[in-house]
Amino acid sequence: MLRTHTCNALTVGDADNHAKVTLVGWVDTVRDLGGVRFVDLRDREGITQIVFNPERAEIHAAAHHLKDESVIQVTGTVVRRDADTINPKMSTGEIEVVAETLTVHNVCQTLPFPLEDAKADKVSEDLRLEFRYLDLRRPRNLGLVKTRALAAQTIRRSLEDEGFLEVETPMLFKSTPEGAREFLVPSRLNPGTFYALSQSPQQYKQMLMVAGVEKYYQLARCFRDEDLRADRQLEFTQVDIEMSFIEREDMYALIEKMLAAVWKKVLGIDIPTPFPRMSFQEAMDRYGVDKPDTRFGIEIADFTDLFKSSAFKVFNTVANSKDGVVRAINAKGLADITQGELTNLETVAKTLGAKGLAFIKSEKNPATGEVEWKSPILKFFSDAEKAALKEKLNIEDGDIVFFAAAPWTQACAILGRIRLEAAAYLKQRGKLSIPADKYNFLWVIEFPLMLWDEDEKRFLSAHHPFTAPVAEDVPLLDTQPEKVRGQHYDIVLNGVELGGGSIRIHNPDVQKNIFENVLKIPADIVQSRFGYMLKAFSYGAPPHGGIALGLDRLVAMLANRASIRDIIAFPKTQKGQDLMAESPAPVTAKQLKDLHITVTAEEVV
RNA sequence: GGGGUGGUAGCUCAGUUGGUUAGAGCGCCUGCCUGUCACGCAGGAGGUCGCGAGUUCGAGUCUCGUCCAUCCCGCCA
Repeated sequence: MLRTHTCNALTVGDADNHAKVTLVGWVDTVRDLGGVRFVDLRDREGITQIVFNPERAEIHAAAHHLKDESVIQVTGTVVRRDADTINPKMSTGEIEVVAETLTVHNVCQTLPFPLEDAKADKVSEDLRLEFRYLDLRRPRNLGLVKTRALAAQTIRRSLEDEGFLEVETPMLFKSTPEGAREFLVPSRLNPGTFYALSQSPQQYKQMLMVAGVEKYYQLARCFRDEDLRADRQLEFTQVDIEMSFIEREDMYALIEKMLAAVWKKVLGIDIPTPFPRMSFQEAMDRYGVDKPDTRFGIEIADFTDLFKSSAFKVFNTVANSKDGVVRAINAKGLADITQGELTNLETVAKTLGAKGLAFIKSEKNPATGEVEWKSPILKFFSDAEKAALKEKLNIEDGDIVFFAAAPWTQACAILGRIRLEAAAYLKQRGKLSIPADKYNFLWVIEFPLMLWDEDEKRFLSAHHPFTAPVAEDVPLLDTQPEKVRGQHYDIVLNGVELGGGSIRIHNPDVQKNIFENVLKIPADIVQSRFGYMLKAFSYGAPPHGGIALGLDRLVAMLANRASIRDIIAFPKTQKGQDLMAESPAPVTAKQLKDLHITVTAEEVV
């Protein structure tokens, strides 16, 4: 090794022993006082102050020209600092190393951006991604790398303690067009055919259950060629788990234990188990989303019946229509909403298909001291309707109520989003405070197995077609598929979907029936896409189920980062580019030819 | 594919109603300084105002197009 110690390791004990040490690392800062020169030397573990005295003229002179972030190696003697020069802000602030030799291993050019957190956090992300190795070098960001590694390690240990086997499954799979858009990989050996990069090890892990593995896990890289978001990358890592001979409760217990271990290890926090469970229906009715943030209230209330005979035509019509609901939330304390904020909420509502955003403000009239309701639609409401609203929503001075009158799905979407936006405004005002260490885990269960697709005029799987129906709903499969609940479960944390899974179908006849008669997938396509699975299920398939958790999102939650780009070592931009390595990139005509891909001249341009 | 925001020195930003030679802080270079720890002080260099067209006597500023980044919708079985 080029060093005897790391930069956080030396103590006053070493100083008292007059220890001679060698440290190596990056120049964090140089403080040149002309006579004495100080260098803060940094490695992965910490910082130690190096002192260059004029008595050693050669290295003292060399220290004058040291540039930030150069890599140097220093041999010297550990000494105690004088009492008045101790730096209490540094863990190594009581000692320093008096340099006797200096080797410069690499001179760093002038940095493209400052590396101090306060400044670097404001630097445009594309520049930081181009120099990702510099951005990662910041101790805060190396800390995120460490957090991710610790979380992954804890997950592995937790699962291995439970007897899980880590099995690697192919990334080169075949196209499964029902799911996300895929990355296609041309097969050189099989002209005209393509692999698809695995979106998830779903089918392979089920085959491992048929194979008798019983308990499988993998930190699996998954690929989806969809548009990127703050929480979505083209390639991401999934904690992929599958287990035989289980029921839903077994999976809940396993994951609760695993997540509790992770939160304990990484954050030192004891999270209470078991986690609460909530049906999909309840989550949508109360919070408008299937991944509710339950850290605050502002719950949705239903007034469909109230407005069925209302004089207010807009609400009346919707309340009496099929699937139509009239619902509202009370954003308590947000009556001081600004015009800009209100316009923004309206825009959000309209994006989701609303015609507008009806509201009622409840404010004290400064002249009379009376609490008054203000709203463009107030004149349409009867006294009874007002009283019902006031009671059910607990409308008080300073509140603002937002309405959605629309089909159920749409009304949920609108109020679900408005609820989150309103909460953000309340947070800004300090009227809603959520402790940083509040972690509301939640199982959302009993999702519908199928959703009607109006474009394709057929049912589609709400999650994937391997999800087993809830036993008591099986008779409805052939008559009312939309009423069938799946044995699916999502794990939700503070409004973020960490993952989901299900008990799978292990009976080939049930699986075939769902493919062909419920999902209406033609028999020949079922055979070509899933034939091997149906075959496997007829050779002793055990009852089984599993789950997949997004590791990137999980670590982002642990590290309190808004974007998963922060906790992926080399993330891609929204255009799917790696700005550092400059991928994707063109390839040569020969490469294409080898892959049997012909490109016309126009397409090349 | 659609909507919002942004792009001026290496970095972060300011730049008035369209008007002389486009500024600040940090960084960088040079010099001074023996106890600093965001060291300090003095001096200096550094600009295709994202790119392209247009309007104008004159464009960083106005118009159109385009590229890039980012947030969101669609999409993510």
